[in-house]
Amino acid sequence: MNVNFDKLESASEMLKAIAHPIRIAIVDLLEGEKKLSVTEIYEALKIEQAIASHHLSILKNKGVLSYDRSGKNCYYYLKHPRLSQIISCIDKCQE
Amino acid sequence: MNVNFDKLESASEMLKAIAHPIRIAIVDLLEGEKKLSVTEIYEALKIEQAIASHHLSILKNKGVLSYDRSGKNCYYYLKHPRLSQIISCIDKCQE
DNA sequence: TCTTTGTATAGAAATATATAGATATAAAGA
DNA sequence: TCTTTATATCTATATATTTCTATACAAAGA
Repeated sequence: MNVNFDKLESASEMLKAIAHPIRIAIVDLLEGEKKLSVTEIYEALKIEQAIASHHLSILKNKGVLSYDRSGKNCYYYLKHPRLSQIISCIDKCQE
Repeated sequence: MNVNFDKLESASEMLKAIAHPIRIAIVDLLEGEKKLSVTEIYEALKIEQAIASHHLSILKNKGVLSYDRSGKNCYYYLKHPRLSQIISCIDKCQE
């Protein structure tokens, strides 16, 4: 990486967004260009709807996720599909 | 990833350790199996010695780095060299 | 318009993390 | 042992994040 402060700052913002158990699980769930609604996500992870929405908005604001609205539903997906590499990489490093 | 709470928890601990501008810069500096002393690191990054030591100890405690002591010097290195993939991945995702 | 379903946000309390300055420890050489 | 150099830790304060509960908003159908 070609270091400069702004770049480090925005890279760390994005990594921090992912670095939470629930948000790692969300990114993992969306691997392979999947698009899932908020309901599908909170049911899959067995968490409260408000908690899911809250973490989804963090991931969206930090550039990790995007979403499409379709009627009442919001379908979230990885903005950069390669981000799931981070999950598998960190997974391989857990001894 | 095969989700379970403990695994998510320790993955997020490790990611959180990396998710800080100075700590990203340290991981980036140690790319390619390099081993650098605390002095080489704080001079390269132009930060205070105490700050460098503090962040190095976070990275060490969370399993990101290891070190070898040689006389007065401590040489730090990536415990899992593949972790530098995270830096290049996050770098590619900065639009 | 009223109701239902899906999603987002606000406020408060608890917890975690960051930063800075001062100081401590450890090894080596005079 | 005293000094120097390299590294680690402590304390205090500031700031950010997480979680919970309640509530608000948005779209669709009756």
